[in-house]
Amino acid sequence: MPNNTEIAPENYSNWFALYMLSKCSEDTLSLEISSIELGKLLNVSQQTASRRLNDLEELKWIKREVGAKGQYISITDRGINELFKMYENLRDILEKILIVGEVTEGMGEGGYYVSIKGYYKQFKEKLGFEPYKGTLNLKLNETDNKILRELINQIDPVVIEGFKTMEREYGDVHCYDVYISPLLNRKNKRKAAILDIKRTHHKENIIEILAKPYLRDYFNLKDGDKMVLKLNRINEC
Amino acid sequence: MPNNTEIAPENYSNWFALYMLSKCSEDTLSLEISSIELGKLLNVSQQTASRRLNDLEELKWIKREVGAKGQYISITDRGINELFKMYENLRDILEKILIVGEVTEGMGEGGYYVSIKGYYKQFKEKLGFEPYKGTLNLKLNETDNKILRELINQIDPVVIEGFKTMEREYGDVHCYDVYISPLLNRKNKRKAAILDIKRTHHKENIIEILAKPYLRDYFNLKDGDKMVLKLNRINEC
DNA sequence: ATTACTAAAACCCGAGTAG
DNA sequence: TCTACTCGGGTTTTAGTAA
Repeated sequence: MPNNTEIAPENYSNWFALYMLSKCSEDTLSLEISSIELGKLLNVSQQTASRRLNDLEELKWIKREVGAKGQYISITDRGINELFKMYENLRDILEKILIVGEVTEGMGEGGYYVSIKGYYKQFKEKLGFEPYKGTLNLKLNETDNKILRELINQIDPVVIEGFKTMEREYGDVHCYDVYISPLLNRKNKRKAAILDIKRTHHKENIIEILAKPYLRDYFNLKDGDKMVLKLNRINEC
Repeated sequence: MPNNTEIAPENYSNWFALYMLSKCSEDTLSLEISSIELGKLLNVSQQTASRRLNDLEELKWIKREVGAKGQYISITDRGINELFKMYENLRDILEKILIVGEVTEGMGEGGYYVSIKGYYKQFKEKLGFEPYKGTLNLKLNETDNKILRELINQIDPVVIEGFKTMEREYGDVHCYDVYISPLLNRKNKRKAAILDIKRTHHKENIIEILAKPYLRDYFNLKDGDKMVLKLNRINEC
């Protein structure tokens, strides 16, 4: 790991100052700001803000031209790098998090999709298993839901292609490979998939899971049981 | 912006402690750690580490069970949220950064691709312009290159589909919509595209740009001139 | 207006140590 | 062993103020 040079305690406040400056800066990563203004942003005095800018300059995280009425600041590559390192580390942390959901009633809209012939064959081929013709609904809390949506945005979906029949048109359906297991028995896991139905009527924080067996029987589940999902990043290219 | 509750100065060190804990934690965001161990990780004393854990508990960023030989810590939703907020803010910062590249010699491998008939029609259709049959090469510095690769990973490429002829097979080519302009004359911008050739022989930090006009003439460029790229997130769905 | 110095106040850290 | 308290010392902050 090349990214393991963590910020030293004496630079915590400098790091946050750098962060605030980049947050307020233009797309060129430069800005004009007075020490009073920065002080307000950071909730510290003008004097402290001034010292922060001095420190940042010494760390070579910023460059500056101090003028009579403020200073022109631009963040250096080194500075950007500090932010980028943190970004990558946070991403790694969020990526490793397991998503926990609670088994909830209803077989869901998703079951309907699975049983449509035009889709079914593709599910079989592209997911690598013959899905049970119904889905398990999991209710996520707000945090897990946000993280799941974030993760989903970052990985390539398994695309089940839409098609037309005489009667109607069926759109693409996106799936995400996961492993599912009971929170209290994590060893017992099963390949499955999240069925991403584009904002249908049920609430955003309920997701539907496809798997080969009928999961309620397979894991002996009842409503309220907690299940754990682990997203699979590695889809075939 | 709902995310504007920034960390207060008195919590900087607590935030970093939370960050370190999540970095070291399992996928369940829990871990067993003694205050001495945490102290070593954070470069502070056992006493300070202990105080940090107390603070984190009071902030409700962690839950803990203190035992005789260490403590079992798990990060709460609230804690994860703190990390997630920072992650999102850093992502926004990195996303807004302009990529700066230096005009460099050579028309590049990419020009060859453009002129292939099977591709050309698609370039025309999918990029919205008839590309000049050659590319402008830009050399990126390490930081800009890292950020560009990161951004590229997050957005959907414009896919120019591969095809077969009698003689050989041509693979998919990925492009990314950008606006390009001279660093010193940012107003003068032009729709263009990054041609993402899968790791061909030229160095990773040189990218090739497609545009309708011959950019060297259009902008009156010479080698070493700095150009600015702004990635377009909004691809058609 | 600014930035940034000095000095006093406030805060934080870690040694010693109890439980 | 652990955690976590007290307290002295050191660091950081801010107020006052100069440039």
